Amino acid sequence: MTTAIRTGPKPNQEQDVSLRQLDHADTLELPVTGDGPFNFLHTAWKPSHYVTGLEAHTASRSWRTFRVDDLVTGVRMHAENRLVIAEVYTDGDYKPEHRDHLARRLTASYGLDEDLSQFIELATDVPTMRGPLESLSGMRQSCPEDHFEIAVVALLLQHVTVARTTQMTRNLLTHYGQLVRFDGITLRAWFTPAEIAHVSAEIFKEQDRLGYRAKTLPRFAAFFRDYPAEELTAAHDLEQTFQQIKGVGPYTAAIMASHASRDTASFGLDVWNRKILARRLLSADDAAPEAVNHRLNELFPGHAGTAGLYLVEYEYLNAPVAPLLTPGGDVDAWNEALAGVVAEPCNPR
DNA sequence: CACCAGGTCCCCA
DNA sequence: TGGGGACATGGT
Repeated sequence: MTTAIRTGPKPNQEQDVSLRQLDHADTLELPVTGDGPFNFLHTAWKPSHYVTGLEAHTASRSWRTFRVDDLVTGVRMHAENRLVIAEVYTDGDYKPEHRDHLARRLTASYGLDEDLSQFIELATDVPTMRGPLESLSGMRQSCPEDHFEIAVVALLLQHVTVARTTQMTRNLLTHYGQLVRFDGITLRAWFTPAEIAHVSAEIFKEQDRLGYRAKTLPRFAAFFRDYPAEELTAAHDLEQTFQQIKGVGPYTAAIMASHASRDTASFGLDVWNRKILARRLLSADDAAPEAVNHRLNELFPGHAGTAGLYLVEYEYLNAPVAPLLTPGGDVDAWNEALAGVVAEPCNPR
């Protein structure tokens, strides 16, 4: 690995909605060590994912922010065959421990060390997987979010249109997150559980328009503030563990397990992907969740989550929720759209 | 102005 | 254990 660790303290930035400029601090070279094919584009960019402002993608590059403890980092990634090269940017005090943390986080978030060959073997024998395999082979589960962050995303997806999910996400990230600029791109960054610990359910409801889920967010913050991620990965029955949090049901728990804990056997069924899978697996317009899950596990024992991922992303491939950016004008327009956030009033009704 | 949205909780047979 | 309504908000 090449190293260019920038050390030296930086003054603490005050928490406001101003744009933080991040400087280049490191280059990480992350090998894909897991068996099976690797497809960088479809690993980094998922056509079914809604716009958060936390990441941006062109056909060959991905930008994404990560919170590494209190540090705010921006990462620009591309791949050379089975090597992912990540340029790291930050305005904080970047230490060697941050480098290790980030290398592990990126490797895990994009499944670089995960074995895809078993799933490919199973899928090759299933006719309905033919299209997905041809278009997406080498795609791995991606989850740049940690457990807290992905729980918030899943919470905001519950029982609302994606338009409103996007609105609530924008409110939260504008009010409690960060806006950063690095490598020519402007992105939002997450808030940590500690950073919203002082915010009441009332504020989440009134100011951030979260509706009845406003009560759940403080519970998430409290739960994850003192729950180490390692224990969440090692839990015996992940989905049952997560459902102990009020506001987390089968869907949200499965998202957390399949994404943040990377359990390839879990798959979060919502009404949309339930219909997609019913059509693909049961030749029906819709089906009971139990029937869909049963068939998925029957065909892909141990890899139901991966199979669901391939089928759902394939469905969205020709009409992505958030299309790829083209390097020129799209990126400029993207930056302008996010830069406008700074000037906007905090609480548009 | 009803109705409903990429769930979850709670209550009641 | 399982069905059915309520829940906040904003868009048709």
